[in-house]
Amino acid sequence: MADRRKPQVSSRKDPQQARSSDLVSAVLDGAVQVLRKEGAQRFTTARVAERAGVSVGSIYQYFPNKAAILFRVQAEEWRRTSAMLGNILSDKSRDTQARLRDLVSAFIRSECEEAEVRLALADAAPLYRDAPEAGEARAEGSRLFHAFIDEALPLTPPKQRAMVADLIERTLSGVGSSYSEELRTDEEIEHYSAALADMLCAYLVRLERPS
Amino acid sequence: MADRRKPQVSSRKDPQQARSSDLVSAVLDGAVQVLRKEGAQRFTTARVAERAGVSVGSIYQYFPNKAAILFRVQAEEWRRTSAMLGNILSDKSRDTQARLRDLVSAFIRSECEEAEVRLALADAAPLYRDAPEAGEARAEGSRLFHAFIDEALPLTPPKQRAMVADLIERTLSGVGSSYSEELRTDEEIEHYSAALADMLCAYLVRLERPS
Amino acid sequence: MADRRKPQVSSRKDPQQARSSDLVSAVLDGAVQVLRKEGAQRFTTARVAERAGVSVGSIYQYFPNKAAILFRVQAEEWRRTSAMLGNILSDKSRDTQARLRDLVSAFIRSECEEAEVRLALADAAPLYRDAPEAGEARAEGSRLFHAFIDEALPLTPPKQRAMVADLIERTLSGVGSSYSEELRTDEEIEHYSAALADMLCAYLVRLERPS
Amino acid sequence: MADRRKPQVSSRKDPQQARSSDLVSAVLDGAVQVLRKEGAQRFTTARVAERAGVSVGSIYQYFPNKAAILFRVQAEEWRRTSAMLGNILSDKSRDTQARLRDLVSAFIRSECEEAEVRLALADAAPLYRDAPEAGEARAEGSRLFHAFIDEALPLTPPKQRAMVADLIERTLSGVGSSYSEELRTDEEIEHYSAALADMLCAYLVRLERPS
DNA sequence: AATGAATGAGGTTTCATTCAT
DNA sequence: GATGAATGAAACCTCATTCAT
Repeated sequence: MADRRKPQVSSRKDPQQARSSDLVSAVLDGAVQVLRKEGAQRFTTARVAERAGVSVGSIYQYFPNKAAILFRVQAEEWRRTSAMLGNILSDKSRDTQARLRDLVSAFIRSECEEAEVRLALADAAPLYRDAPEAGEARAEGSRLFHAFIDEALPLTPPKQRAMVADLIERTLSGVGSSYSEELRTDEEIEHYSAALADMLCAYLVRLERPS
Repeated sequence: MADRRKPQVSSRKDPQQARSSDLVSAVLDGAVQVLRKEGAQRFTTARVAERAGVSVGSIYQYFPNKAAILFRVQAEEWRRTSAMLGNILSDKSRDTQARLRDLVSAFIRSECEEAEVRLALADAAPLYRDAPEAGEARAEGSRLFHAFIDEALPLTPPKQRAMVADLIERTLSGVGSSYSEELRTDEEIEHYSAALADMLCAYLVRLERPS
Repeated sequence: MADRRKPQVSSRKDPQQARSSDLVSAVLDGAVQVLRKEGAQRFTTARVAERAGVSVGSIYQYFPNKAAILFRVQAEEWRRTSAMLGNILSDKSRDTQARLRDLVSAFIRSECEEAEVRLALADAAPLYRDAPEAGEARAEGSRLFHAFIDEALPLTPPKQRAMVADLIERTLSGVGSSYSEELRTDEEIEHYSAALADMLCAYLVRLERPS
Repeated sequence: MADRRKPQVSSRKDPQQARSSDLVSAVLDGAVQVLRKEGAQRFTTARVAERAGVSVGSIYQYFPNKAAILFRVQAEEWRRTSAMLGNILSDKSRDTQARLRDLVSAFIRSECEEAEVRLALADAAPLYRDAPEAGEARAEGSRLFHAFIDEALPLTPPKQRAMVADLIERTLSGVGSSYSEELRTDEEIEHYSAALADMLCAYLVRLERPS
């Protein structure tokens, strides 16, 4: 593939003053609003600035380019999702299947909330996806999954466990984004999550069985 | 969400002469090349024309707009995938699990071939996704899946069957695109496909068990 | 003003065969339809060809360029108007005021019929206006007016007569196009024509009075 | 007639700083120059930008589209004409005929000044004519005329007065644009204006006479 | 003679980014 | 630090005209 610039995407400065931090938050909020109301196609710095009640110039004080704004929005999103995963998966008082079921349900629900923003963010992915920081931000989620699978499949060889974790992660995230593209009722979501959890549990059970 | 135009995406004329048909093919070929070599971001009518060895104007004789080109490329892609699915799934001389395993393997392999084009096409999805024709083109694949699941789970209630078919379809396609984003060896692909097939089969088995 | 090409606008050949003449008529008819239904802005050779049921290439066999089509339509229009003027003005059995009143009424009515075509044609005037043939085609109408004024104002010096004829011609045509831009009922048209005729007659009467 | 978009033509922002106001003036000046030197046909945003010594993008900061530039030029023009009409017509120390004569003379003279710009502006009318703001901008002139005719023909029924005002307005503007299409000397203009004023006065006199 | 596919210059508009204030 | 006016490259699309068939 030809040279595609990998946009530098980390923040320009670490805003340490309250004021700048406010500005950064305002920009991120504005960005989310633009994504929700206008979609990725119409996500422009001018619109973000307007929604954020901030000047375009100010945006460029804290974000090196447009991609960086999107990246930060996405990173926030990953952070929140990871936190949720962590909370559910690390509760060792419950058996793994119960946790997995909860996880699936919570994840699909969260994907369906604010689906418009998430879809727009996905549409904009080409803009920030290739940034070096992107991988790192994603990694936390993976780590949690791997740890969970290690716990759930103690007898399985490590290499296979890694693959299983990867597969389950991809399944969740792939099904989640695709399923949330359409409007769903709470009931539908609950049914679908249950089915997906069934599938994943059936898989884990089979893997654990000494075949 | 604000109004986003749904692009009209059907062909402008049905090319009936050899010359025109050549031109359409040239454009579609050029489009694929641009997607592969430059990515969705740099997919422009001018570049497609150049790669196709054709003038911009000629493109607009057969395609009403840029989205229509992308749509045609994607439709071709869907057609080929559906044909493949159809071939594998309709072979009633083999049991359903065997067919599903083959299907998964073939599908993941095909996703990994020309992954760059597929990724670019996915990146460009916002441009053609909302076209009315898009749904229809996708539907054939769904039909095949539903028919297969109907055969595989004769005892399951129809409503649940529909959901299962939908879930399996989303799992395959979601995992497929995500997995193919990175470069894979044949061996890796074979392992991963087997794992995915295990998961789906485990699920089908559980569903069929009179629990 | 900078160099603006004066388009050559006369027909390329004198179609002498019935078939070509049919083609020319078809093109002119098509042109009128396009002007009426789409306006000057969307008057393109392709659309004319389509409406005329003829190929673009064929148009260029008989018209050197787009302007020539418009010019021919306009010339037809002028010819018809001149014929009407001639019929009314040359009837020496009636007094000049009666003829002028009839003329005004007929002219305004005709302007209001097919107002859409006329407006579109006026909008397209920049395209054909500067052609050398345009002056000539218009001249016939002027001649008729001058002859009529010569008859109506025998005592007025020739130079002034020429100016009066020019003024009346411009008044009629200017008021006509402007008035016909909006939709009018027959009754409104009759009233307005009467007022305009009153104005012109009052003027002629004053000119004839030996003051 | 098919759907023709009515262009949105009002200004994008109210320039409040000196710099912006300069830019708007520069654009309007540039626009007039392009109209004068190149004609309506070659009136493009790029050329306006170049003449104005400004970038294309800057134009779009203050004008939503090309039509808006033309509209602003035309609106200025209407404003100046209205002001002139107002000055002349409202001077109640002089009798109505004297004022009308002055008006005609001033109007025709002004039409002949910068005739090239006016003609080009008229040629471009299709681009801005249908904007909702256009009607309003024109209305001021009409109001002045109606007020004047109300004063000049106190005995005439209001409905007829309205029609007379309309007729005189159309006559002036129609004859003005048509007459100014060719180059005229001051003397010619004076004669022609006198003739046109004669015509209008003769009409007013006849209307006031108790017939 | 007739066709209509092909051309490509040229039009309008957008938007990421900079930089004088 | 903050602003937002200015930039201009680059995108999409149209259409008058030609010319091989």
